[in-house]
Amino acid sequence: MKMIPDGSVDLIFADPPYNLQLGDGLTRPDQSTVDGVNDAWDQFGSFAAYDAFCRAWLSEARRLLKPDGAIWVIGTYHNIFRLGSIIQDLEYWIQNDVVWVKTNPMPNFRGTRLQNAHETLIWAARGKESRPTFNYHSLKTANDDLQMRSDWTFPLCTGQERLKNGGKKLHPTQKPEALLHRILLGTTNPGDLVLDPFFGTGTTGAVAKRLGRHYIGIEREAAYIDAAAERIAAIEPEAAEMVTPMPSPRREARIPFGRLVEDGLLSPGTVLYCAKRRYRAKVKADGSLATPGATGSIHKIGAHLQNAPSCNGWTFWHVERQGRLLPIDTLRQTVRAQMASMAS
Amino acid sequence: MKMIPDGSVDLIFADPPYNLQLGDGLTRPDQSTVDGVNDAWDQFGSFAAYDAFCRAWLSEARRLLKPDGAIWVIGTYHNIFRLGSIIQDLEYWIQNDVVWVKTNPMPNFRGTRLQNAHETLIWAARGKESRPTFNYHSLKTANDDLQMRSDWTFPLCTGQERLKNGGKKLHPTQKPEALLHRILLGTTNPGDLVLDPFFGTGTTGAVAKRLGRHYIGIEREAAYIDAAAERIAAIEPEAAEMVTPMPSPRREARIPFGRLVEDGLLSPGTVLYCAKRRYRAKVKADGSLATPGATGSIHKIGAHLQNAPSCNGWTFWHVERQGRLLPIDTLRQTVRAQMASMAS
DNA sequence: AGCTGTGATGAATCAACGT
DNA sequence: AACGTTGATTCATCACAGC
Repeated sequence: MKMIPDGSVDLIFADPPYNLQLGDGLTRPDQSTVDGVNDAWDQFGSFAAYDAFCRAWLSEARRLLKPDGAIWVIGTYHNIFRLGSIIQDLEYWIQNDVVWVKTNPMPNFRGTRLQNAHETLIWAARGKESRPTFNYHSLKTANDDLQMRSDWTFPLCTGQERLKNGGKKLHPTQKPEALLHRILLGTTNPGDLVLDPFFGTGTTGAVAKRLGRHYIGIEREAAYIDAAAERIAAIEPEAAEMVTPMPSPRREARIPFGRLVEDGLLSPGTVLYCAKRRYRAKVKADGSLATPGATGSIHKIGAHLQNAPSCNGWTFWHVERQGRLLPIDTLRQTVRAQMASMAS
Repeated sequence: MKMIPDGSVDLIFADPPYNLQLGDGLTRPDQSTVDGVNDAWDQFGSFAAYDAFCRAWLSEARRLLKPDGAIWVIGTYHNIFRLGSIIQDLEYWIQNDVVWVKTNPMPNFRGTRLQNAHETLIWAARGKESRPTFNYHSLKTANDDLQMRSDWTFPLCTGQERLKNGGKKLHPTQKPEALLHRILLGTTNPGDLVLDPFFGTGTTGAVAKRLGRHYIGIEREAAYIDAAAERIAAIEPEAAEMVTPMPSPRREARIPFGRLVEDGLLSPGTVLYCAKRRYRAKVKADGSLATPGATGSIHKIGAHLQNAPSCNGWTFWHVERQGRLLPIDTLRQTVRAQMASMAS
């Protein structure tokens, strides 16, 4: 980075080491081993060491940004708070934080925490007075004419897109091109210069080339450099107007049963009945159903009472309203309708 | 907070202010006055003052948590990075960060940035060795039997739930009860003590009372205190049996395998099989399993035969009953049921 | 060609208890 | 405090084999 002159870069995308500090030997319920990130480049002795490292590269990054330049960084709770604080301390000016909601995250295999289903990005201008590029209408058009939100839904980088070496992943943390696509489309113009100081397998370069942006990549590992060069060489630049639109980030809202209780549509203690009132169960505050001898989800309890292998609790269970039985699926549709009307 | 004794609180929920107005007599919790800031140092001064304020209350919060206590904080990109860094510096141990995805966020009217459509929560234990309450099965059941993720979708607090004063909203950032409902259901037990040091209009207290949790609220503004008191007084607590978490298999009474032999549910010499009948072993009178070349516990022999580091023998091994394979875990449940009926 | 079942895998701070 | 034993625990997606 020291070779790059002051004020010469339009945008920086940085995916720095996350400082994960993992234990070893995590196994799945089927006894297979989880291939965690234990590379040497992710080892830092302390928060102080990690902070010093990040302050150094973030400070240098700011030097070489143009006055209206901006930076994106990505991380998880292990490091994103360090990054965000340092960015603020260095007098960058945060525009937004963005959450990448993963459609297919790895589960928490031990049932000890919530499933870690998102990563966080920070978009910051070089300073408070900067006017960074923001293609508001491009993003709005890509989002079915709705203003682009700060939560972005994408799958992990898997399948053909994931670079492999002898059948195994080449890089532990390759980012999806769709993520970079939205970032570069939204916050750079064609011909801009994009810098990625943690280039890895070159996702930033690949997307920049395809979208007609110039790029500089910095990487330490020779194996990654070679793979990135080969990957980018195969990219055919596209005319900006030919770029395929991104899939809509909106998905059909999945409403779990517990949500009806959280929203107050069903209060704890309410009795649910099957259509013929042959079976009954009580709603608990955590969204489980209780019958004498068993407690569980609407599906589990429905199956249990009928002695069936499975059951769709949404259609099986009913709530009494004005003397008549109403399927709880109707309440779910109420929630969906509320969400839709509020969003519009 | 200084009046609350050490190690007396199970959970803290904190929604701290971030739009601190400096220079109008702001004092730190230790009563020292925050220095006025001049223009040149304004930005740095703001962050430094905010950091000092948060370090003070987060430090005090940690003092009064029980050893296995935990804290939730909520914020936006203006303050969440400061909060997260301080939480890590104070040697809390982050469990997850959670994003509250808003179904109906306020638009960005000027079109200069992305729509701010989420807020961030941090869930942290008092320390690395803490074992905070986590009702994994309650959350999983409420989520239609899928592990609860770190992205939570809720609407803003609006409509009847939003406290008003002469038609205008009483508090600028009243949180939805549904959010607190999920937090308290997932990370406290009935009877726990919950502290909210920025009580506002008392959402934490209202949900805590409804769910059978005790609470302490701290608030400076008299108008909020009055509104919160009135609000909470109108709350009717749910029945006790409706607010208990799903039973956890980890808390069930431990039944040693030998107990099945002692109780005559398995006689010595019985052959056990894995689900696919690929492995087999014989039950010995002392409750060990014997295979050619090895003898040991159901877990040890299961791991040994599969060449795995470990194995849950209760689910791995099956006994033949009427030509079909029955998991020995079923026999353990029989013993547990007998114990429960004798105890009652 | 199309369907079905099996196996692999992804930025993960991933256990509790008795001796 | 350290160590060994018991035993609880996974979702979405893709590749590939088999039919």
